[in-house]
Amino acid sequence: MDLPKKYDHKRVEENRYQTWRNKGYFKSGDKTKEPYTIVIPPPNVTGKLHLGHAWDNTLQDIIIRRKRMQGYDALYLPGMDHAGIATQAKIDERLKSRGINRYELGREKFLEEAWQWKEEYAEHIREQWEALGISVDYDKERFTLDEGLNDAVNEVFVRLYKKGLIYRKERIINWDVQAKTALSNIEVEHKEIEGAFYHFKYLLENKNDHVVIATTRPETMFGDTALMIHPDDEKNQYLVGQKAYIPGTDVLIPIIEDEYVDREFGTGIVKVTPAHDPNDFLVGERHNLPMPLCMEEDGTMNGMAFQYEGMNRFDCRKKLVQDLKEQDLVVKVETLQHSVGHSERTGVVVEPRLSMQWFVDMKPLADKALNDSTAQFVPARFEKIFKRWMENIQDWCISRQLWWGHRIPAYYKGDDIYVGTNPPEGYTQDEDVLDTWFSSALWPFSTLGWPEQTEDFERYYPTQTMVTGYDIIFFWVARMIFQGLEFTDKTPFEHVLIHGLIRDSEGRKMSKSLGNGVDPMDVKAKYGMDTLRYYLTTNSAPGQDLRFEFEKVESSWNYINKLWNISRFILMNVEDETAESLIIDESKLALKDQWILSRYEETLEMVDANFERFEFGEAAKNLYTFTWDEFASWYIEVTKLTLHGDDEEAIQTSKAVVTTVFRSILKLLHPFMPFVTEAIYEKLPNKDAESIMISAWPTKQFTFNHQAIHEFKLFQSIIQRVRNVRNEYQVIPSKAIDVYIRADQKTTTLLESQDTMMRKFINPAHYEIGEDVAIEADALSFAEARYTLYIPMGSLVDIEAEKAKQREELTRLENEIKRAEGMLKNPKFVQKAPEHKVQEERDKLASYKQQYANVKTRLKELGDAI
RNA sequence: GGAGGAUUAGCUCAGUGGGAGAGCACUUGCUUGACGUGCAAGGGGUCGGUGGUUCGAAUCCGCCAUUCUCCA
Repeated sequence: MDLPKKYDHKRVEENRYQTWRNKGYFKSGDKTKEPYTIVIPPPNVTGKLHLGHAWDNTLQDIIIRRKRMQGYDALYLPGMDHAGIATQAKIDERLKSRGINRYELGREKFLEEAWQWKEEYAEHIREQWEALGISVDYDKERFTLDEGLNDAVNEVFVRLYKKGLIYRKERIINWDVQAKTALSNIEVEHKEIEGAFYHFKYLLENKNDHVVIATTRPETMFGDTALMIHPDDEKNQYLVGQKAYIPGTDVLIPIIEDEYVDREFGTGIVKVTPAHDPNDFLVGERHNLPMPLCMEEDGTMNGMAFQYEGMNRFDCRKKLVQDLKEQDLVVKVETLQHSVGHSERTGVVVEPRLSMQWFVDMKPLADKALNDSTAQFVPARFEKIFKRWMENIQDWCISRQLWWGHRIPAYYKGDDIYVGTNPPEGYTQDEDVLDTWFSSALWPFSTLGWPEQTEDFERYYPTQTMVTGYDIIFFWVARMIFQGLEFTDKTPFEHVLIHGLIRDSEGRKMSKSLGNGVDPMDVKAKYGMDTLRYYLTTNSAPGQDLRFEFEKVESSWNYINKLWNISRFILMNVEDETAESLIIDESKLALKDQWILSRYEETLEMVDANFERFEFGEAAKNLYTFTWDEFASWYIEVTKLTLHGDDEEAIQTSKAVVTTVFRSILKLLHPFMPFVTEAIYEKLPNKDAESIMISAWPTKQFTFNHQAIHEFKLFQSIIQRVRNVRNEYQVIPSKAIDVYIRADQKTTTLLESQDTMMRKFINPAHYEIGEDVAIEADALSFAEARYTLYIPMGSLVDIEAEKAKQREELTRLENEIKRAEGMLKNPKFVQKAPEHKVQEERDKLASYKQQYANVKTRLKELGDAI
């Protein structure tokens, strides 16, 4: 046997992925099977995969590997996202380092650069998928800008336009002054920051009186086109019809009335800046006010701002306030904490800005999604979050002033618009591209060939499970649902498994600026990918965040090392066996075999149930305790005795059972840790497939034996008692001690049947079992229901302490009996509780009574009269 | 302002109606022929507080506290 004592992940993982891939195991397409589909949330082609991807992808791979083993035609569809703003920014950066800016280069050349970038990063991402071990079908790989996906985008755009659900209008949108593009509402992150309320004097036309107006964005005052009061505001009525000067300028603006004004707020007089504020824009529309912009696209002031032209907006604010102070036009400046929108992409403060953009009219789509979605969220609470968002939906700004993306299929000639893919002569195409999420929203069906009714689309759509983080429920999941329902009449997936975010060990988000990120490839290098996969997917409950802790990564490694060593033990014992010689003959099973097979069946049932509920942490825990605490610590230890004995038939049965159970453990663990389970599986003499990843998922197979479980527990309890005494009294295992067990005939017979095991584990000098074994006085004793155990320790035994201990025990049992009797005497309990719970209580009561009697007997032996 | 999560052992977290669990840390002992990254035996928790529902509550409901997140 050439297996090293220590699990070596490098050796285990080497070449394995390539082998799987070359063998075609990742491929879908077996028409004889029922399909099961997961599409990958496409990573951006901007950089490396982080721990969040590793977590997300491993969850998908766990589901798909199990389904593949269960006999489904498993399709795990890979792909990537062009990520408009992010990628374009990266390419800009790269060009900048070569001294080029994109405008000099021109759109076409820029796109050539972009595609080259995409190829490089796609390759890099595929390498990381390989490292992660995810079983994606590369034949089906897609990219959001692929021709077919572009067809889907155009189809959707044109159809929504014709339906009147896409429109182009001037609206206040969120403008990113760095990326110089519009953003959708959800790409804006609201942060509480320190700002100020600036109270300015707006001089009236007569220049003698003034009104005080407060604003948080003084620099936009150059775009003011009115002041406004509430129609019911009697105090300020005198102002209506008058005009006021924008502070520091000669620009006169009218004073109007509108119900939008909040009379309770400040002086009850507000300014209207229609091109720089969404509410003011509505006022402007109602009153036909001019809507001038006072700022350029890059956030610098334009000619409307007079002497401030060319200054950036924040410098302008500072200088403007200073200048107005000098002119005595500033009443006061109050600092305040307020919520300010920041670009989710570039981090800069978002500028509300009037702009002509394309929008999706969301109401009808959202209503359909609310009524017809059949997506089941796991955990269910995320469905509420999805619904609440859908109920309060706002129109979606989908145009972006970028080059990298799906160009909008709209063409103009003068005032004419043509929307479609075959523009008439003389029309020029809209310069803008669509929001990246517009194409991501189609991902579950565009990747399968839609709008063509392809074989793949017919077969694999709708998909079964979508796995993603709660941070993109709005961005992505919700949009896939309404687009899926609108264009395919189906919810694109049955289940949405939502996981949390990975954080550092102190609970902070991992980020570049904090430098607290952990690269999955570094973890893989040190501990192996199986360790990372197991760690990531088994240490949190669904929907909960996960703190990255090396201690737990290490404990995951320890577990794999344990499996490795279990395999060493088994393999060195079954080297000469074959698949046939390792078939279990159920008629020849010993107690320990029946016990482990029954416990295995119980474990299998729990594991399967937990997999179905997407409770991977629980499934893994079931397997962990079964493997380590029962299979390794008990079954293998007991089996060593058989293997070292001379009962050939028992040896053969033991080998068959140990190898069979272990093979199943490997299979059940394979979705978590594909590499090491394959490495071990391929060495098993009883492997039942060319590779574990295409072997059959275990199903119930053995006769379940409650009695065996009950009986084996008896041995465990006695052995543990004796070990405990050895520890308490510092008696080393190699020193034999006397052990007496008093038990009824039935239990005595049972104990005698496992004499070898008992003698091995308790190492007795004198060992006696029976209904009336003679007991020495100076013995430690343990009265249980089924037996009383005596360990004579000579002078080490304090008789008085023993008496006290037994009396205490008696009191405890009295209470237990009282408790159980109380429950059973309660008619409500007996009537309302499930029958098996009532029976459980009856059994407990009987057991306590038996134990009580045994303790009393022991007290009498100790000469204690009660 | 609205919604949701979290609060359980020293730390990080599981556990959703029927006698409190894991990993790590801690204590004691162990060259047991798979593994000292191991084996064996332990210690450690009024399950945030409070009221309610129930035969029975860490678990369901109300209120309060602390904390995090999302939305406005």
